[in-house]
Amino acid sequence: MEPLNQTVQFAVMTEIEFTSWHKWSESPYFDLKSFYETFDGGQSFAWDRHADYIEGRFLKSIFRLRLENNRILFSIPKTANLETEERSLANYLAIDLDFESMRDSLPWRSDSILKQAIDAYPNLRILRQPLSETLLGFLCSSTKQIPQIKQILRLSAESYGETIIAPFKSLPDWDRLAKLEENQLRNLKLGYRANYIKQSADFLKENPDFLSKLSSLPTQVAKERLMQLPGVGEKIADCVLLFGLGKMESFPIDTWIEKILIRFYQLEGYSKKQLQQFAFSHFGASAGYAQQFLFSAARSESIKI
DNA sequence: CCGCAGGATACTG
DNA sequence: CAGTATCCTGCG
Repeated sequence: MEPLNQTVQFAVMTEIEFTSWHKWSESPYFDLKSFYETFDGGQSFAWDRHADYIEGRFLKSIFRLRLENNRILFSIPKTANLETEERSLANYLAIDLDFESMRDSLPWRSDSILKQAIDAYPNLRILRQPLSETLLGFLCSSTKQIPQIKQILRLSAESYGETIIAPFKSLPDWDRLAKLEENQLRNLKLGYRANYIKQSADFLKENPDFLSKLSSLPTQVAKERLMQLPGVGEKIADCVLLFGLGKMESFPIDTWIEKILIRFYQLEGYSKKQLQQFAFSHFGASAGYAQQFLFSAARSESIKI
């Protein structure tokens, strides 16, 4: 027996063919740090880092991305449709939004903390991820660290996803999740979150248009609606609005951001509600973008809490 | 083995 | 309102 050989053979058998690297003329400009942080910095759980590229999937798409001369090159499975995938990448990256002007609209001229954060990740972007997957990801996220959330989602896809191209599987959609028993969900290491997923899946089944209707609503209304779902409080609602619907004014306050705001803006004693109010009045219409700068910078210790 | 982690909720004062 | 126990699991 030669286990090593078997392993190698298995790897070869299951490996699928990817295209060579495509230049992408619409690519936003990225420095390397901002590139990695955008895809694998906490707004998405869909991407894994490899030696010289990142690999990720959303809905039925699989992408490898890397940077060359500050622009994205992409590679997709050879069987995928190039034009379709390119459009879907453009939407995912929200290239219709002008992040440079949003960045310029932030109060960095008078806010040296924010300026430091922006300097650390100048080309950071907010992704516009599929709403259903964003909701699922953040419903899994409470008191979990990113690697654990990724593990839950990986297990969910392996167990109940649909094969995109073997061996790649999508995440299970909400219809599929609604068909699962709570103990099947618990096997995904969801713990008490299993109940949230189960009840949310049932709710979405009863209200099939719920998610698709959200995007046209005013942000505050959409937020209240999202918070009707079990397991969705303010923080998760704001994450879904920001990372799944491109609502840039949404300002998720987790324990990190709470610490950052209190520490750097001298807001001791402020409640979450008051912090939210501060964020809106200080950062303005793109407060969520400011949040991501501060979050990323603090996480990498570019600004020290 | 214990404490805790990028949270929500129900319940208490 | 503000504070707190509880919900699970895996990892350090």
